[in-house]
Amino acid sequence: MSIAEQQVSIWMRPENVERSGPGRRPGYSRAQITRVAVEIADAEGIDATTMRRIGQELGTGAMSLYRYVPKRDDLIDLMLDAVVGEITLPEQASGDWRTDLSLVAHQTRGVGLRHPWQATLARRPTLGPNSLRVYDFALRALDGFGLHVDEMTSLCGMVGDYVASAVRDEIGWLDHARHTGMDRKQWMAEYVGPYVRHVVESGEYQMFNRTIREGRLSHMSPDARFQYGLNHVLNGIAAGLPNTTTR
Amino acid sequence: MSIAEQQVSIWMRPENVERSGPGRRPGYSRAQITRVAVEIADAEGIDATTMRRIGQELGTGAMSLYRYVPKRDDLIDLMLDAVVGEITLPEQASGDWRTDLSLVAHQTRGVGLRHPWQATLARRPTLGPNSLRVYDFALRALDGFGLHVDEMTSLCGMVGDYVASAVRDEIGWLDHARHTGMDRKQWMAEYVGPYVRHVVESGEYQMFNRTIREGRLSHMSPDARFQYGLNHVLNGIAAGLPNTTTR
DNA sequence: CTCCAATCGCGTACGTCGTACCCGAAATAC
DNA sequence: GTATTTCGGGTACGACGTACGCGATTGGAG
Repeated sequence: MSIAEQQVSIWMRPENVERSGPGRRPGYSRAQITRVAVEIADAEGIDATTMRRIGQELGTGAMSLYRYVPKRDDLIDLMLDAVVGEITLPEQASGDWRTDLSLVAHQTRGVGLRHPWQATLARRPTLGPNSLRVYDFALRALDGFGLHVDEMTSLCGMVGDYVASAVRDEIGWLDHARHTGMDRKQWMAEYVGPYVRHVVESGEYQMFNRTIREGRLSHMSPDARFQYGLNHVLNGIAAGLPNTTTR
Repeated sequence: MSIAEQQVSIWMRPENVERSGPGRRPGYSRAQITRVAVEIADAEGIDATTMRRIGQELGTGAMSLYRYVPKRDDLIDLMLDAVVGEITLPEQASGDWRTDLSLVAHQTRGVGLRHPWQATLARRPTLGPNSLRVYDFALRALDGFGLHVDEMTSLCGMVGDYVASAVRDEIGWLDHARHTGMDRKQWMAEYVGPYVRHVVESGEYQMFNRTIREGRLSHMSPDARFQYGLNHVLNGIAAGLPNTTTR
């Protein structure tokens, strides 16, 4: 056994499947453990998704899981890629980059809202098969304009960054609600409300004050707010394309 | 004492300063604790920044800190705003929005690189005084074009999202290095390298493969890579301004 | 100066976590 | 049957955040 083997990406360590020879056969699987972990995280948050709790849900102990997953962090990588697997994309791109990138953006947002725990786990880009599939589809939307692949990467990144950030904002208060037990109205009224009022009344931060007073974004529906920001990003991408009227 | 008092934002709970009356005088301060915590996090990572460790550095116990900070999460809020305080901005905007936003972007990146732990702590936007000051400056850069404040918010958000994401990518391997002890070369060669090679050789993910084969971004210097992406974002913002040639 | 009330410093302790270690149970090949 | 290999999971260890409580310190009132 090499030294590096213990420190290699989870995607390079497939679970031992269909072994031949002596020895007991595994009673669980990575996919099963991952699915249960996602269910717990959806219902109770990522902090409640402990090895003991997952084991309990499977009717076993915490240590049994380590036959399938090297470390908890690796399990989280599996969870992150698993939920991206919910994204359904057409076989072929539509031919309209705006349609294609909007599709990816909205589907990614859907994943984020269904699994709010994943938004706070911003880390290195996931390299799992599902994530690669979505990433590839997004890049393909910008293919055919004669752009260098680095430009496509940059432009696609703008969409990805926006979606991640928008989803984080959208569900940010949810995590807090889980910890404190207050709902959004309470959160606005009791947690940040008085402080924001205090800041506004202080008179510093002129633009922040205008945001609070004149801004309509926070009064829009979440869907409309997301679309509003996405339109700006897509307009920005259009500026990077050679000729958006043709093709 | 109201029920909500324990659950209010740290920014609404200033430390008791210059109290008159009986009672021992505090031997430490929020600023001091925050500074020590940032030093530890810089040197050893956020996971090493435990209450016990901070106390040890101050020559005291863990529980003493709770006289100054309600919870560890609140201390992290203080740390996040404290490092933003390193950003120095001119009193007046330059008048060129591109210059001003570039300045904010580069300074924010600098903070991220000097304090790599803060990149992984993506949460609700920090509302501390330093963060508000930078946010206000960025918004002011887009004032005077006749844009609605919501449009300025959206466009500024694009810069903020890009910087956060770029910094995260840039230092992402650092956190991993701290845990595994491998440097960047080892990381590329042993951790993801074999897997990426495996993925490329599989032949799926055509665009991902082109990124690996034709992409020059990962071979550029970090500075150049950051600037490359930033230029695309700024070009995108220019598309949202009414007339970029004048003014 | 004496005494009281308020506040700070912080030791102890509890419940929780990830996971290293280890051994008995189970499954297969011969 | 027996040897060999793998799985299941109990026990245990060293962290963590932090609730609780008490002695030490301080300023003001008498």
